[in-house]
Amino acid sequence: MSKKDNIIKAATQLFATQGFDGTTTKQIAEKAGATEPLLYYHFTGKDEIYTSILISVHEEYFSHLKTLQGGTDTQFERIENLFKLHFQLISQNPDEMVLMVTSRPAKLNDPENVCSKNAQSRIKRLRYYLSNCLKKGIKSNEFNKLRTKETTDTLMILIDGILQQGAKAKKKLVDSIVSLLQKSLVAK
Amino acid sequence: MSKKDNIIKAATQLFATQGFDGTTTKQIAEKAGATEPLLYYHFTGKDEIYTSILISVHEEYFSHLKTLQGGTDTQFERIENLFKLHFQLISQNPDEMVLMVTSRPAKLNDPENVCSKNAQSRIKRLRYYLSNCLKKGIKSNEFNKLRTKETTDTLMILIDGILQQGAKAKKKLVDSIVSLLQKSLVAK
Amino acid sequence: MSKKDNIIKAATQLFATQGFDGTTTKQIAEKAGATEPLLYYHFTGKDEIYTSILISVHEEYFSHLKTLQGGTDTQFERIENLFKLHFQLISQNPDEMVLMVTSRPAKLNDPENVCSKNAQSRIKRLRYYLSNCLKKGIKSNEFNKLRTKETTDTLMILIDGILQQGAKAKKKLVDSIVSLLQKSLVAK
Amino acid sequence: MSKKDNIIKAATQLFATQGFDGTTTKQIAEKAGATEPLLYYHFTGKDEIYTSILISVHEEYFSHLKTLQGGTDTQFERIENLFKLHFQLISQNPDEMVLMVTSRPAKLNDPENVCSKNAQSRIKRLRYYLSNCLKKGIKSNEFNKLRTKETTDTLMILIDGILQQGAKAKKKLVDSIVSLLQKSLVAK
DNA sequence: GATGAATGAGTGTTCATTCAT
DNA sequence: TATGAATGAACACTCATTCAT
Repeated sequence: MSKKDNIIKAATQLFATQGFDGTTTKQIAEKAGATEPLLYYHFTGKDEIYTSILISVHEEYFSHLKTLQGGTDTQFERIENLFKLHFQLISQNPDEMVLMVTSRPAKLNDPENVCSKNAQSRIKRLRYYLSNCLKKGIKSNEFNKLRTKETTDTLMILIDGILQQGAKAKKKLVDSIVSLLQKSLVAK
Repeated sequence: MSKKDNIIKAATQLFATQGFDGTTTKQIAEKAGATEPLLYYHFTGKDEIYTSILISVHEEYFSHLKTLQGGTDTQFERIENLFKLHFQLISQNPDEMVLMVTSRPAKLNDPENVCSKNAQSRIKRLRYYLSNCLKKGIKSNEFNKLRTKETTDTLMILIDGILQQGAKAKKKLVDSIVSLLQKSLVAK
Repeated sequence: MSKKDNIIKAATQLFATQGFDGTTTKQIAEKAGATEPLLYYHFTGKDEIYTSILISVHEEYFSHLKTLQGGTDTQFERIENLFKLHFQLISQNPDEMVLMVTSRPAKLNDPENVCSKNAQSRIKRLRYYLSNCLKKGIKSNEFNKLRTKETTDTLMILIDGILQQGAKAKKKLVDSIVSLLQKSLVAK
Repeated sequence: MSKKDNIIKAATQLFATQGFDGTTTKQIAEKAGATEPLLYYHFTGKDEIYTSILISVHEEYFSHLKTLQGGTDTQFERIENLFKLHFQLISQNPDEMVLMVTSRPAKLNDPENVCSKNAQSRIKRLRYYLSNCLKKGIKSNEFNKLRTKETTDTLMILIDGILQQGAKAKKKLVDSIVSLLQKSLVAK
């Protein structure tokens, strides 16, 4: 593994556990087995390390999201798949996912920043996916009548809640959430 | 309002929006209309400002939790009350509540720290309250059969998810969550 | 003498002898008997130390220039006075004067910068004073016919040449320049 | 043009406009279309780039100076020739000439350094040339009686003043200086 | 209770320079 | 010749904190 990769890996772990402001370039360099100036050879600065990590995390995340589209599933199965995908992602890349749902440091939080745009894009896509499932499911009487907007919000809270648990997230929890959702969403 | 209160208020807002590490003592002093040395007259340091805020937040929080105990309610009503209480709290003290559910800065995150202990205590109490409701409800056939542990986790995620929204949290969302829970928990 | 004054004095000497880029904040602090952070308590940064020095140098310089206006002197005496004033200034404040005529560091050299504006203002005033003397002297036949613009340039070169010598500047040199000018300017 | 020449050219321009301390090896490499390690292939370091430029500038300068010696000119013509030569040099090599008369960076300014020695040598030669002209001219009654030393200083100031103007230097100015000198030096 | 002045330790970053190829 | 990768030393600057009043 190249030193640049070491840096990215070390920074990802530290940012995920200590936050952006709580992590120093010295810590990153040490954990990566590199020196501080090397960080500045590969990146323009601490900001760009963080930003570039978040960009690649979102890229991979979005590529996974795309695999969900289509299929002959029921709407509930589509929602179930979304939850299972997120569990899979948090299991395989806990640091990356925690970083993705962690609140941005103030200085990188303006709406024009790439990180914010990616985060917004993620929310938009998830909401689109979920509200689409809900609307179709309601229309076809697969689901009970319910407020689409607020139910979408609720599902988002649950997804991000799972991601926030990081490596501690358990399959049992996701199964339980899914079965709870089935009872509340799917019409008898 | 005394200058000490100004400091507490300013620090609460800044910590809630920028995090502990992203907030400087200079910012706190300026926002409070005070000077930095005055912070050190009223507190032993930045850590203690943060800690003391979290302690008093938890104190008030716990005192509210206590009001919930007892009554002749059904178990679902007790759960509903818990959600409604949290919505009320986040509406009235958004910064405080956000601070309470925000992940601790690395340096104040060891298990022996008062903040961590309060956070653990909060989780324990909430879990106790919720799992108690669930168990009783299941026993009395008010609720469906379900895994107590995972369902408790789910409810915790929903509660903290609401709190994390800060001032943006809406009553409609809480209502929606409650009605969703009713369908999934309460037996037909 | 206050520490702030020490800083200004130390910085003036160092900037005059080593240039802006060749002087470090550490050097300034050490020479001033202070610590680096104190520089930042009294000034916003290295730039402002430099800038504020140059501003006050120009202020004092301009106040001296004003004392020259008026009088019943011949035009040549007015020019002579200007040279003698500059010799007096360089004798009393060699560092300050050297700093004033030294070329600006690239980063503080854009025309909108206060330093540049002061320098421009200085040139303008000197040129105005000198060309005024020359024009009047020519009109009244005190002076030979000569190109005002280029002669002004020449006198400016001589003045700044004297200033550039710093503490090494000698009265004899100025006297010699003045007598040389008399022969070349004043009509027989 | 070889890359080494590119480096020299780029460094000359940058040193002339930004000074030694204000110029980085990175800037030189970029402007030369080279990489930093290449600088160290051709030179031992930044110091040597600067030093070698100054050496070759002085070499060429001295070779020009030599062409002035001899001839059947009057002493004033010899002085005039010196001024015209310098105007020619600054017109053709503004960066090099500016670099030559610019004050040395502190770290290369000790008297044993080649740069300082060249600079001293230049001053010595110019002074020798000029004072020689003056003395002879005075002896032969071509010139007025005047202090040789101070007049030499004055002529040096004028020459370096012209060089300092870099590419902005105008022929008209030199002509004006020469005619001014004629009036003051040459006896009636 | 309150502050202007001051600081040790550290921050992110850049510098001239070197190494391996 | 030429360069991508790497570094020790230093840089300007900020941090939480303290002192004297």
